[in-house]
Amino acid sequence: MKEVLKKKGYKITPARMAILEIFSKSQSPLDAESVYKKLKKMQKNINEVTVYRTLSSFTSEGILKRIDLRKNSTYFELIDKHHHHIVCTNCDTVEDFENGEVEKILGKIVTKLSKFKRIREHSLELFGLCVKCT
Amino acid sequence: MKEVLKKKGYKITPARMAILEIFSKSQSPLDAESVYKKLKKMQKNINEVTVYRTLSSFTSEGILKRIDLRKNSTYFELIDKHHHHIVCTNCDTVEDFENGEVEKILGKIVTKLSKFKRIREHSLELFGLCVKCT
DNA sequence: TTACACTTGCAAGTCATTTGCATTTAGTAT
DNA sequence: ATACTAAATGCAAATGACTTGCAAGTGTAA
Repeated sequence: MKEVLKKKGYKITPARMAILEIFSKSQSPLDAESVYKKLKKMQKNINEVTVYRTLSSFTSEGILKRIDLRKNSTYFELIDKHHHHIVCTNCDTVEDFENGEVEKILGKIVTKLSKFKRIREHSLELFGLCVKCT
Repeated sequence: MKEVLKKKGYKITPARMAILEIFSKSQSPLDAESVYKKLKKMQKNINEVTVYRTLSSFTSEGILKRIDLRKNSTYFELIDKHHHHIVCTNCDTVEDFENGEVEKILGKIVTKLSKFKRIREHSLELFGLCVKCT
């Protein structure tokens, strides 16, 4: 884990290690507030501002990516989690799915349908009703 | 256009007509502020709060959909525009694309890979560098 | 171990969006 | 047409996610 930070030229601080650890253990995307709460539970005394700053720099350095779940805060996830989300618009349950075909097609789109040379990132979120809420 | 509003049980007001008109003429997603500015240019004296409320109710009634372009405000678009966006992370240019395969695959995903019965909506946005910014 | 740039915490600020409440207005019944 | 009523609007103020300035603390390379 330290490797990751060093490679990016970051200093290894308790805050960064803890936040990285939280994300690597989490199955679902997290927003700043929930990261902050988890830090508290871990007895880490880290300011909420630091959480915001860390999420921001991790995102611009390609460690995390933003996930839009249509809530009022921004969610993040480790960038190497290759899956997408299905969100229940009633109970907010988030289910993951992975599908290689989606990625293939996005590749095609870039080269054939768009003038863009390369896609760095994409976001794909589905919204519907989960089994319980149907 | 009035039909749309009546069907949803809305009262037909100048504000709603104007906002619907703005969206149907716009090629790109709009946020509250840009809708408000367009209203001003059209000499319509409509409060910004009304814009927010209209965008919100149109969205929950399925007239508009939210688009996350990773800016600091929320963008919206008519729900019947069946395309996705490629956003240049450098100059903020938004290019549209349409691709039936994406929709097909999403259909498969819902039935095969997920416990969700039906997807109501999805969001797919790509981020990269446009030709000029490459 | 020392110096210095990078990090953090605190307080205050910013800005998109929401809310309470009084007023106005569209749609319906009279 | 007219009156009625629920819905829609405007205004001012509040909310809440997120950012910033600055002083103090801390990794890290030499």
